[in-house]
Amino acid sequence: MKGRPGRVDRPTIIDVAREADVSRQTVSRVVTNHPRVAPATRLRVEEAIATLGYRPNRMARALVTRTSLTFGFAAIDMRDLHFGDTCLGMQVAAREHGYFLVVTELDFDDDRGMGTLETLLTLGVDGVALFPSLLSDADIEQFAATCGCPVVMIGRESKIPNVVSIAMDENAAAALIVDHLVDRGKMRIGILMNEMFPEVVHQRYVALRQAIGSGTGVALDVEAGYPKIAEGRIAATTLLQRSPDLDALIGFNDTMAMGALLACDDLELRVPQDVAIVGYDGIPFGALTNPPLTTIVQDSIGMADAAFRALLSGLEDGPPPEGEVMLWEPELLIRGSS
Amino acid sequence: MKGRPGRVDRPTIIDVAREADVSRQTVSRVVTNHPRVAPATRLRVEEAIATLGYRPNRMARALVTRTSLTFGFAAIDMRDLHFGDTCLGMQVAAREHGYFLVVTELDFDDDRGMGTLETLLTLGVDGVALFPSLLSDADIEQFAATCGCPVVMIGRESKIPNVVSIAMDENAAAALIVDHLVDRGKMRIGILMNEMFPEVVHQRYVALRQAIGSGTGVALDVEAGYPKIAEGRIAATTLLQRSPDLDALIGFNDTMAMGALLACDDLELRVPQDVAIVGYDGIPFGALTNPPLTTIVQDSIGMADAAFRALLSGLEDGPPPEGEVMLWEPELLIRGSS
DNA sequence: CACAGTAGTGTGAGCGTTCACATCGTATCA
DNA sequence: TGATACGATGTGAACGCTCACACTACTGTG
Repeated sequence: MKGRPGRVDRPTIIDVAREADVSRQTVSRVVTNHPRVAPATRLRVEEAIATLGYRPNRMARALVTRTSLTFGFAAIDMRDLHFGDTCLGMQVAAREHGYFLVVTELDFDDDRGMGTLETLLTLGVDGVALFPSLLSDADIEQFAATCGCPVVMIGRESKIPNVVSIAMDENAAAALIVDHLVDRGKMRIGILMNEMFPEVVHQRYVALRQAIGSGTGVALDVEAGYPKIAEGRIAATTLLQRSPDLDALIGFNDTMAMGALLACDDLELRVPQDVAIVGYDGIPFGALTNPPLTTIVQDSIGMADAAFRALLSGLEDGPPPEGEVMLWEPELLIRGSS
Repeated sequence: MKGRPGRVDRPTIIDVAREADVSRQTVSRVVTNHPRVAPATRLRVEEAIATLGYRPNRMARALVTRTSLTFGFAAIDMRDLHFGDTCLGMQVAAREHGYFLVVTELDFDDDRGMGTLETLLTLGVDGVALFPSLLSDADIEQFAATCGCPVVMIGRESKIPNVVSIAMDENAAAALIVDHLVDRGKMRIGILMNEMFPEVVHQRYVALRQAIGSGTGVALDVEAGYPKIAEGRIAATTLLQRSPDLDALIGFNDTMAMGALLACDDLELRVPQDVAIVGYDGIPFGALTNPPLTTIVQDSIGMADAAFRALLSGLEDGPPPEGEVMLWEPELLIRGSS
């Protein structure tokens, strides 16, 4: 296990000190840009650093400073547009502020993802931003209570002690969709729910239900499935066959909505004349379906930015003892499918 | 900067030792599953660990063992299907072997991505897998020479000292496509190239050119653009207007190919009768276009697995001094567009 | 019954870095 | 000219952990 041939030692601060004929502390001062170093010395040290190819060891530094200048980011799947965009946004924000973002994908099988989060902590991150997915509010609360660093949850609106929750305003989104559909004369709405991630899904469902309920005389039916195209197609078919008078379908996400598009094609229903279809997420391919998909878009980059700032200020002033919720306004991107 | 309110100290091995009334070494032995601990002691220590919520500090451990059980993974965009799949695959492989995968997105602006890689190193990773994108072979060679750990490059076939290169066999892929097109009676082929990432692009272009050149009397035209739908559409339009007799288009990736699909629609050309279209990548939405897209798929998970194993064996036996290339067979997924 | 072997445990040192403090030399001022 | 200040540098300790070794008590053996 030791002395692995593949692992070669990198030069340390001591090597640089020897090379430049100064003490390690002087090298440290040069590296951390401390002002009180004589220009000539600084130059000599910088040359030594360049010749040896020295890079300070972040772990050793973190050990003594108790700060790693590193944040963790966890979500189940970076290929997902919203997760991926947010990840990218946080990465950019982090770099601008001298932080490094350690990204990891949550492993469901490892205690719903808690294991992955714990491992992330052992890496010494100064804060964690995460999409909860399968993790319950109780999981998050427990994690925030024991992790010893700021925690930001993105994508679920929940007031959890010591946690900043950043989420899209589901009620506003639901209202945008339902108002739009009613505006188009649609009065019998079907919903394609996601059978995974009960808590996020539930918020969206409750919001839609409430928005529909407040529209006068709008009917509602629901079917759930795995949030992919094929399963969306099946769920939509089931729904349309069970309630043939439906004149609008709302997909939990664009992928399911695209499945609904296919289902309408299968059943020879015209979109949007017979059935209007709306999704969530604003994935690029939604612009290319036939007809292009009307969808709810959220400002992933803006949320990423807010998440980063929340971590930073959590570090400065401590986390909000009673939790804090930041809601983001959704936007309805109206295209041909509605 | 110190004593930040947001950062609370976690218990250390000493706290656990005190709680269980043993020495730190005994706690260490319990944590690392050393056999020579009396069952009763082990139990007492485990209880102390549970009460205190202790987790070993990976950085401190790595500092002394010179092994972090951590690999780095870098690519420009995890939302990209191939990058994302490979990332996921490596993550799974890593977890199975007790490793943690630190994922990061390469920042072009930071010295073409070299800065990001250097930062990754300072985190103490035991090895790095990366998609080179903008990094040249020379960049990679230099990185491998100075990083002191195994390096695996995915997605470009290059024999670089100390680097294992894992890539799809571009010649095989090009042959699959061209043979297929010729088989369908297509003799005038247009290529939509990617204007980014010169080196990867070049390999694909050379392979296609060569495959086309070996087909008797097949004509060729090329246009380049940013590898997205809108730009693919523009490039395809340019190409089809410049060479109206083209009867097939090959997109550098599925996204460009989908742009080509739109261009054909614009120009009222039937696909595949007038123009056949083939892409690369096998993105899920390719199955939903009209007609569905014929495409080259590569085994991302298999490559991820190989990459992980290459890192492990690089650690055991040292990196290959002269470099090593592992080629993966592509598969042609024939759908309606050809 | 002395000797070795071994299971179980503890101790000092050190991984690479920064912090707090000490030391030195030189310039500044009354 | 002596006191004072400050700029430039170096030294010991510590961060949390594991390694190598030392130590103690058994157990078994001839």
